[in-house]
Amino acid sequence: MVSANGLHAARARGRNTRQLVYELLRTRIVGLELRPGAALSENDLAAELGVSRTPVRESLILLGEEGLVDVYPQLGTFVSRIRPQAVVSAQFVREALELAALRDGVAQAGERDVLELRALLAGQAEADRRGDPETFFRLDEEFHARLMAVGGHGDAWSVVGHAKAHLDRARRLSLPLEDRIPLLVQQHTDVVDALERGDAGGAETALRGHLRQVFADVETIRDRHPELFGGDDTAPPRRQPRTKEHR
Amino acid sequence: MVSANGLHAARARGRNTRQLVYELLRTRIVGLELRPGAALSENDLAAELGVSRTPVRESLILLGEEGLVDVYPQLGTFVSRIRPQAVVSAQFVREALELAALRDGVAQAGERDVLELRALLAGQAEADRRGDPETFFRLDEEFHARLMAVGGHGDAWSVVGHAKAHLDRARRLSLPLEDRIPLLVQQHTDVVDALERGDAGGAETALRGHLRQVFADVETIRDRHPELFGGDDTAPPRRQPRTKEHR
DNA sequence: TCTGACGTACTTGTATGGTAGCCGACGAAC
DNA sequence: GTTCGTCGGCTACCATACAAGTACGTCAGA
Repeated sequence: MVSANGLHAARARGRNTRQLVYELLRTRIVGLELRPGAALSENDLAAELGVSRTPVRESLILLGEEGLVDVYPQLGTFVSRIRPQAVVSAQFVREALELAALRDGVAQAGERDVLELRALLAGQAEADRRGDPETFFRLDEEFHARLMAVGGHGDAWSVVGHAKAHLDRARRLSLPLEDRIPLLVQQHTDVVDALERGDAGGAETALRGHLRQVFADVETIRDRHPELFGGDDTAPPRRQPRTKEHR
Repeated sequence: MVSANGLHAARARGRNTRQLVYELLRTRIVGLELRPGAALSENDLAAELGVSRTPVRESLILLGEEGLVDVYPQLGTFVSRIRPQAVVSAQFVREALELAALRDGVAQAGERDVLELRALLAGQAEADRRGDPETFFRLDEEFHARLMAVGGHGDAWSVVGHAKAHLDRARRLSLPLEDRIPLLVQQHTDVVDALERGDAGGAETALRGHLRQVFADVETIRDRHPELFGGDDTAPPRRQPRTKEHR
């Protein structure tokens, strides 16, 4: 993870400031370090990160396109609340693309593909034993990405990744649920088993069940953390009155 | 359509300069008014549109995210050539999403939905008779968007729209093909007919055939206009030597 | 004629200044 | 006590200035 202080040091390696700021903010938002509803001032962020407003502003525009922040001109920029409708839409996109890719994947999967997927499964089980949900999260991403790549549709993963952002913010909170990770690993395993057998129907059923499980978990989180979710209206949040103690 | 001169006049109605510039450039790129490979200088565009570099630059960043322009730092920004791999990927995304939405649509379609779709079909036939491919293009977009909305997945249309951009640039040139539009309208009609009958399998087959037809047309265009297409390498184009006669 | 160094003109990236508009608190008028 | 106008402070938006880097045309030299 790139800290705010290490931002300039990382600049040397090819990526420009905008991309670094974008990735930093996106990580913080998806990881719920920045909670839905939080205000994101261009000025404050620029000062905090030690860069000018320009790359910060450009990053916020990109995050706005993804729906991760809401920009209200002359009012402020805020981390978006999770909109139930956006979650439903994201689930549809994800399911449609991953299942379509899997159908092609079953036909094309080779021995090497199965081995790579099983290696990821082992890593996930290991992450569970260590009680390391962050690593599980990363390997989960990689698993689903590889699964699409097997069918020759690795390029389309970025589309899923975009849609998935809205799901992921809620999912983070679902992982600590009782025995959640072992269940997810088992579901992943079922998919790979069917894939190895060349069982298209079984693979599809297993993956659909898995994705719907994830979707259901989001609903559970919605009951427990309603403050992260917003209605489907577009009412701008209230600006936080500035306390005197901060600088 | 917003002309360069009318840009400031339109600013009054809610949208800011960045959005106007973005829409203008996107329209010109997808409509092939700006050809693949063309250089897009931030300075030149700003001068031409009578705005500063900032909104132009921000628009180019967004277009870069969509893959419609390639930004090479300290070198230039160019309208991207149509990458065959991107077309294949876009086709996959489109097909997966539209077909999944259609499966839900057949179950939920009401009389009103069918009437609206048929109205669009009539408009498309009319546009064909008038020899007005631009109007057909617009109504084609609307048809596919409505078709997804029938299944309750109107929100996901924007994802298709993003992916479709790469297909559309080539499609523009395919419409003048002999009797192309009547064929497309017939295929649209087949889908609606099956939808009205509640024939899920028939609707899916018809829509898949239609989308593959569009995809095949792109290949035809690729043969006739290879200059619009690029390899899958990322070699930056050459900068155009500046002639003295300009300004 | 060909080759290579170099200056110049262009590019995008970043920083900073100025503007219009919105919110919320405060105070006067009723 | 309630309502309305005003004012201060904040916001994002746009414009502009500066910095870093690339490519191409020119010209000297072999």
